[in-house]
This record gives sequence, structure tokens and C-alpha cells, in this order.
Amino acid sequence: MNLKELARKLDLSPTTVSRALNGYPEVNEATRERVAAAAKRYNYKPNTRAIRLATGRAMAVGHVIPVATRHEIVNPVFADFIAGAGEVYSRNGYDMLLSIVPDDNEERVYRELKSRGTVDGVILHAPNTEDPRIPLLVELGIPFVVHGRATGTAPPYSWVDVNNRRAFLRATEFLLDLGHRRIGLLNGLEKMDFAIRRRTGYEDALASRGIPADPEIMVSEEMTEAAGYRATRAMMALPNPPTALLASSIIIGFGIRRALEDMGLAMGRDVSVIVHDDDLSYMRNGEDVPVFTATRSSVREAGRRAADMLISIITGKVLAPQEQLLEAELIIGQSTGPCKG
Amino acid sequence: MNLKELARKLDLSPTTVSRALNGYPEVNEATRERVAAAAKRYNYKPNTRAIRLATGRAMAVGHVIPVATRHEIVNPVFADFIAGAGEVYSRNGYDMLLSIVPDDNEERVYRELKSRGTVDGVILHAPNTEDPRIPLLVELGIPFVVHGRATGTAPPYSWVDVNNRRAFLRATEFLLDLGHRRIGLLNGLEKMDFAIRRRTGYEDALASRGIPADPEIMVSEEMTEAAGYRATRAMMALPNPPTALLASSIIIGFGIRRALEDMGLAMGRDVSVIVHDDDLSYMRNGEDVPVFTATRSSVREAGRRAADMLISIITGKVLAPQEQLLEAELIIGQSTGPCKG
DNA sequence: AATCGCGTTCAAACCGCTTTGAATGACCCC
DNA sequence: GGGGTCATTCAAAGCGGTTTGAACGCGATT
Repeated sequence: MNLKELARKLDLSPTTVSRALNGYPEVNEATRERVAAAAKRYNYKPNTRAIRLATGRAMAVGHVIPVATRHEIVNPVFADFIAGAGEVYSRNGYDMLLSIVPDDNEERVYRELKSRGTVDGVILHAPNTEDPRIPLLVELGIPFVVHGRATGTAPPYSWVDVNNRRAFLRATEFLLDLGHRRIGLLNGLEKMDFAIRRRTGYEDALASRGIPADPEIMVSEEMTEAAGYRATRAMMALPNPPTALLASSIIIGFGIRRALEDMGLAMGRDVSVIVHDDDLSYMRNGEDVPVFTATRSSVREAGRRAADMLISIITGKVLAPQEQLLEAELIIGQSTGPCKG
Repeated sequence: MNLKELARKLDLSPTTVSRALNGYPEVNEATRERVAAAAKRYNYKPNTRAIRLATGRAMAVGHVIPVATRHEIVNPVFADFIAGAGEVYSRNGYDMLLSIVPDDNEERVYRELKSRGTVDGVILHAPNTEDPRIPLLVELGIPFVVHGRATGTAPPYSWVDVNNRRAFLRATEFLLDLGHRRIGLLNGLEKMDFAIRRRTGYEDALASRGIPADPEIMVSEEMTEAAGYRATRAMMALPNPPTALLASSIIIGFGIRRALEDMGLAMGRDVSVIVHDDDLSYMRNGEDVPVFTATRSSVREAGRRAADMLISIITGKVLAPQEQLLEAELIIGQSTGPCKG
């Protein structure tokens, strides 16, 4: 059943039927009801492809997921982020398009999205410092929202981010307050912007207490269980090992825990651990009492916010670049305790 | 730059230009080259929306992700699956559409995908036994491939699945060979088809050695770290605790490890553990030596296979329903050892 | 010379909607 | 009664491609 057929059944022109269904004011209320009833009865759904061509809008949002050709890492927070974003899209009648792209090919993909008109806007994931994708998107004129920020990027742009610096500042201060002086940092790769912000927060907290940051107990690696294990073993083998560890993800935390266990050390008693917890739905930090003391910020919520923001940019509801900074909570779990050094 | 403009520049009709670019045989080779050169020079990309309307094909594949309204679980294997599928789609010029849908609404979404013509086919995720979605998709005439299978579903359908029964059969036999007689099962929710197949494999292995399955050491829960912890604590507190555990996911395995540690037990020495490992890119099972002994099968590869299969169904390359059963490897790690009971 | 076939190109219809601009008729006012 | 306003409806022209059916030029066939 298409519009023309429906119109014929109703003895109306396609014009009127279309307007009736789309809520235009110039149709008689009685007519509108008749049309609505018939549409329902014949289960009429307008063809998406035709709407898109006619309106020139794609009614779709793109998420370009760069897959590192070398690292082969699919970011684990990604699933939750799009779950949040997806909720918002479907509420607003938008489709969500995913492009899995080798990361050396991203520019071409954006250019094609633009010239083929497949999407109305995109979400930019995992920004690096001075990320070249941002000026590119600005140049192409594609509406976009960044999940995260990119230090050193000139043009203004819209973003949703966690206050990573403050989160790690507070976490570090909390450990300092517990008496820890040797605090190891297990960070993500520092080409990613958030990793740099987290390190800065950590360093600032140390500096404010006059403690020099020690590169020997600061690592920047992929955020995997295995990397957490390896880094922990290495740090704990130092002549002057840390008494506390601060990690950029709960997955690293699992690796830390395994390493400590293998060395016969108890987390929370012998070594304090704080992790960043993205509140992933399939990786909850314990049930009633959190396993890890953590800086927590729901990445799913970030997905919702970013999607909302993007839609209001696409629809022209807002014009200036939007910014939204989410604060992480510091939640106390079983993995921290006073320093007994 | 659109087709008409390009045609005008070339002093050709849109018809010929279109045919030249789409490889139709009736265009003069010299003309074709002239067209190709101009298309490249003016960076002409045909508008996706127009192609879709004209051809009646969506050139897109849908993935409907049911989000359990109660459990709030986004399946962690999902990110890797679509990473694999996405590779195949982009190679073939298809878009990947994601719908995040409350699971009480799935039927409506499929009907809309059909009547609005948004996609050419779908991948069905996380099938339950006698899953009603399968007959629905057959009825609607939407091409689809199931990731997994659904026992007790009447109509034939295409699927890609791991041989879950055999994987767990072999894992159980391996533990039995090590002398274990009390083997606990930490399974996923048994409304999901794969969970039932895994239990069957486990039970069959026990039965073949004349060991009765004991419901006290068999749980079926969400596959989270916390659930793994809880179940392990409960089982180990029994008067007759298991000496080995078999778990449906590596995430459960992390919970098992934490529980054992809390009880002062060493994994691999005091209690043997085998997990199923989906070979997630962000959750590798150790680096050189696997941490967990595991039944391993790459879910990313499954994504590739499913996408390939779906595309050949959509394009009519194959007509009969296709089936593909992947075998899991049994890889030996540090979490298993002889029973010392 | 008329006919045929072949290779190549084109005009126009079509896909299913939206949207512009015009038409219709009822009602009101002077 | 003529003109103006207003509410309502419609025909037709897009949107940017694909595809059908026809046309054209030219060498080969009869």
C-alpha cells in the first residue's frame, strides 16, 4: 500500500493525504481523521526511501568506528554508548548507521557520507589530540558531535565529555588522603585525548601535595586485562613499588587484581586500587557494594546526551556549538584502604 | 554534482552516463572511459537516496538489538560481532543499520522495517528456543540470518552458530579426564538457545561416565562478573563443593577468580576452571599463555560469516537456507589441573 | 536499393513521496 | 451583485537516480 493507492481509496489527492498524515494545518479535521483511520486500517507506512529522496534528509545518523588496523581493538565502551544513543534516535525517528572502517580510511568515508547523502550527521568517537577529523567535518559541513574532546583543535565544535581531569584529580587526592604517596597510573594510550586529561588530573593532585610524578610508575597502554596484569607485575617488582594504583578502566582493574593475587597481595588491604568505571551494563562494578573504588560515569548516558545534542543541531534547533561536561562520581568500594607503608 | 550535470558536461544523456558507470555492456568503451574520467574529476558520487528509490533496494542490512527492559543488558559479544559483519558490509557496499529496541517491541520494528523498506535483510541476534521472531521474519519475507539457532523452530532458516554442545562436551570430558567428578556449571540464562545446548553437552559428557548431573552445582544466570562471583561463593559453600567449574563466558570467569581468591583458593591448583571465550578483541584471554583454559570461537569471525551469508541470500546467489556450524577450539591455559580430591 | 542487424545513444517513464502554486467554493461585506 | 477572504483541495513539478522502448547511423546481406 502506497500513498497513491491510499489516496484513491479515500477519493482524495495524494497531496491531501500526505498533508493529513504529516499534520499540516490546512486539512479539514474531519478529513484528517478519515485519512488517519484508513492509514491504520490498510496499515500504510510511507516508504522511507521515497521520503528521503523527496525531503533531501537522510533521517539517519552515522557512527564511524575506526578499527585500528594494527591493534584490532573494538572499544568496549562503544556498545553501551550506542545503546544510549540508539534510544534517542528511535524516539526521534532517526536510523543509526554504523560504519566499521580501517582507521587509515576514515577521511574517505566521511567525504562519501557527505557526497552520497547517506546521513544527516555523525558522532565522532575516540578523538585524539589535534584530531584531524574535526576540521575535516567542519569543512565538509556535516553536523557532528564529538564523544570526548580534542585538545588543540582550533575550530569550535560540539561535544559531550566526562570531566576526566577532575575525576582523576579527585581519585588521586582520595588516595593521598589515605596516606598513599606512591601511586601508580595505568592509563590508556595517550594519543587519546581523555588519557592525557586523566594523567593531568593525576599529576596536578600529586603536584599540589608536592609529590613529583614518577614515570616509572606511569604507563600508557591498551586498556586490556592482560596489559593491566603486565603493568602491575612490572610496577610491583620495582625496588620502591606503589602502594596504590589508579587505572583508566575496570578491565585493567581485573588485570591488576589477578596480578596482585598471583603475588599473594590483597587488593584494598595491601594495595589500594581505583579504576574508572564506565558503568557498562554487562560489566557492573559489583552488585550491592562496589568491588572497585571508582570514578564512575555512565557512558550510556553520554550516548543519550550526544544523540540528543546532534539531533538538535541537525534540526536547526540550536546554532552555536554545544558543550556538555559530565562529572564522574567517586564511589567507594572494597579496593581502597589506608596506606600501611 | 549530480548525474544530470555530469551528463551535460559530457554532452551525453543521463542514461548513457548511468550505464557507463554501472558497467552495462552497451556503452562504447571510449565513452565509458571518458565518463569515468569525468566522474573522477568532478568527484561525482551518485546520491544514495535516489539509487535506493529507483532500484527499490535499500542496500542496507539491519541489526535489531533487543534491550531487555528489565535486565538492561547489552550483550558484550555484540560489539565484536558487528565489527566482523561490518567489514563484510562495507566491502559489498551495504550500510549497517542498528535498531536498539525494547524487547517487547521487536515485532513492530520488524514489520516497519519491511513495510517502510529500510533494509534488505536482517541479522537476528540472541535467539531463544522456539523464537517467535523466526516464523515472523519468514512470514514477512525478509531475508535473514540467525546468529545462533532456535531449537524447536519449525520453518527452515539460515544460521551461523558455534557447536556449543560439542564445545561443552569436550570441555567437560577434559575435566573428567583430569579426575574431576564434581563439576559446577555456570551457564547463561537458559531461555537463550545456546545456553541449553551447552548444558546438554555438559550433561551428556557426565552421563557417558555415569555421573548424574547435580542441579545444586548448575546455575543459569546473567553472564556478569558479579553473577559468577555469587554463584561460585554459593557452590563452594556447599557441603560437597565442586572441584572444577565450567562457565559460559570469560566475564563469568573473572567473577569466579575473584570468589576463589576471596576464599583463599588458587585457580588451576585448588579449583579448575574452563570458560567459553568469544575471543573478544578487548578481552583477550591472556597474552602468550592463556589465563583460562577455554573453548574458544571468534565471534567476530561469526559476524563475518553471517554477513556473507546474508548478502548472498539478498542478492539471490543462493536460494535454499544456509547453515554454518563453527567448531570451538579447546585451548589449554593456566586455570586447569588434576583433581586432588 | 531495400532490408537487416548491430552497436550505441537517447527521450521519457518511473520509483513514492513532498511541496509549490493554482483552483474551488463557501461565506461575508459593502 | 461584485469583490475579497478564507478554508480546503488538487494538479503538477520536483527529488536524482534507473530502466524501458525507441531511434539513429552504418556496414553487411540479399
